[in-house]
Amino acid sequence: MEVAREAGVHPATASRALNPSARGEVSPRTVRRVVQAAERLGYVPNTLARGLRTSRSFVAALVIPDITNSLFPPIVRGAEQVLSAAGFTLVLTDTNNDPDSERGQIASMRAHGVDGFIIATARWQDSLLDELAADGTPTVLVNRRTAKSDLPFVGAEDQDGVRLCVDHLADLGHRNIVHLAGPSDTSTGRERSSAFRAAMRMRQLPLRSAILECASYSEAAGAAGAARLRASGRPFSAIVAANDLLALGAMEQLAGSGLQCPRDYSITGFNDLSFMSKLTPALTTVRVPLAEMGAHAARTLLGWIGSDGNPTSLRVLLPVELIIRGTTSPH
Amino acid sequence: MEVAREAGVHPATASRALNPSARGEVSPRTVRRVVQAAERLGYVPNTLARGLRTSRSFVAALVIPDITNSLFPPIVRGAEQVLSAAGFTLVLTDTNNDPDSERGQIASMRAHGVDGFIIATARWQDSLLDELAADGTPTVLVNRRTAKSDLPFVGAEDQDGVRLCVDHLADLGHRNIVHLAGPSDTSTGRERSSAFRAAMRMRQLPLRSAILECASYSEAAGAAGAARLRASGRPFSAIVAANDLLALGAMEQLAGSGLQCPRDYSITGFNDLSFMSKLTPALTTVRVPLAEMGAHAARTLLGWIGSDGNPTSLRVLLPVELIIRGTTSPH
DNA sequence: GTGAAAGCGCTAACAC
DNA sequence: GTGTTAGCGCTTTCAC
Repeated sequence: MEVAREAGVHPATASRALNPSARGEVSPRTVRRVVQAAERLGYVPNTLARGLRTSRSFVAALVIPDITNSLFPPIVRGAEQVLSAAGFTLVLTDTNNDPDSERGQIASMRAHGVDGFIIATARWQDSLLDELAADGTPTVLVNRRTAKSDLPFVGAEDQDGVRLCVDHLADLGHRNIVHLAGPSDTSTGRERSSAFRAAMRMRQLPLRSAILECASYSEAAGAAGAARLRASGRPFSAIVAANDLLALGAMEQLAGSGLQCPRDYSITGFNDLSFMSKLTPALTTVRVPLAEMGAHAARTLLGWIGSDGNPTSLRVLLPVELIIRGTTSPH
Repeated sequence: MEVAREAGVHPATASRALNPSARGEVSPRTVRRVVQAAERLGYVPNTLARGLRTSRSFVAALVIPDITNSLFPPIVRGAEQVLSAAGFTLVLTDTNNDPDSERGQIASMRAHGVDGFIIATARWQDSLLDELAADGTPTVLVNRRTAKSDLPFVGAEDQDGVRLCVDHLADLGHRNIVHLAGPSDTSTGRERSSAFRAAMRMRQLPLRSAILECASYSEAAGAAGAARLRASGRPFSAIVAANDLLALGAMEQLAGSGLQCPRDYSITGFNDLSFMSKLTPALTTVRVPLAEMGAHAARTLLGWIGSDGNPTSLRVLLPVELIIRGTTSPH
């Protein structure tokens, strides 16, 4: 070790002096000498070598399905800030919504010795995550979770969000409310749709053929869902979409057959992606604290890694807020 | 090495058999035996150890100012796909627009032994990048570059883009065109504004007080720029904004004083962020192939890393396209 | 409080 | 074509 020679001490001593948790074992004088030598030399410890020795890399991986989906950048940002403040490096993996590529990338991350994972791609049945859970790799789920809830999860109060939407529409006088549901292989899809059912029942509103599942969370899927809705002849005056993209796709599709929002129907989204307030009419939607979710997931992961033991919290749901804008109006 | 024992060979032999570029030095029979043993054991090479030995980590870092700015996710995605296809891992660093944090993070990445950098945060004068260039760290600039162009750069034909805007507006009959310029500490700000000047001269349009520099590429800065424009009393019927966010901020500000677009003035943006087509009126803007820029930057970096020598191309500008939508109309 | 010695998992140089 | 040896840079016993 370069610094050791410069300070005239043994490498082991230099290592101790430079390592906050072993600094106590070294005399203050020596610490000072070593630290000064390190500064003089602009010494930067080699994290690879340290990791090889300690099997701790101070790297955390964040796995997301598609960074160009505006849902994820705030999550990434929240996580990044917490991690880098804690001296951790963030490795970002975009799986492109492909489970195979996800498998490979996670394997590669593990080979790189990452200390833990934050996963935003969980499917309802997810064998890969079951494996990670089984072998104790520190892993935190964010936004979506699996059916087996053996991994800590940071999400939002989706149930509240959907209830807020239904109540808002019902208060506006809507009775024929339908739900464009998210895919049933995601926890958000399942939970939002069961919350919809519950909220409708609570307001004693009709549920018959009121839920249409969409194949994915995309505008195209929203458009397809709206097309099916039209084709079914099912009367409706309001739509609760499981997310903003579905709402956008539905609006575009319905506009194609002459239905204008909010003139002919009302609609709500979910997530409050950026620019949703800039649309005309602006989208009424549920604001989800995405950055805080990312940050909280990162904190949970750090807690797990730090404790060398088990995760602290097993489920955290952050509060949401209904943002009322132009796409909902009295019936 | 675990696999070596299982296959009954020396660790070094196993290493050779597993390493594509050294496989030729081993007999096919042995290769087969080792590969099978590796599969049986689910062997995953330890990248840290390999990196420590070879000082190649197969990790590339991408440094961006703010992932929540929609400009960057497509770049990230493009880069990620090329890198992961080449067996590289992407480390993402969000500097939060803070040069100090950027310094620290880059230092930390180097300690982690990353093989190279893709940098999207270049300022016109950027001492950090000068240092990276000086000590030969493989580094590729994307989107923005520095004044000293000693690092390879992948950008867009900004000059073309601005000229397209000016020509389009001039063809529509506008004569009093002003430019909301980007900050002069970015190459894009400088180049777009000099392109504006050139294009205006070409069309023999008046340049006097036609350029207003904005403090940053944000909606707030665009609004401030528009406010200054109003206050100046300078007549204008069209605005060429240096990017979409500036255009949005300006539109909002001008709407506040009763000026509607395109009724009272025309405006163009730059980048064609997602959702720009969904606004009302939809924004006329210059589409930049962001994902391809990211991908190309990644390829350039891989080329440099692979060649062990110098970078291949020093400057690549990708073609842009004017997307004409509702914010521009005849005068 | 500090030094000595060993080793994390891998691969490059050198033997044979 | 394969085994031997050494060492990447660090940390962690174990002595003293």
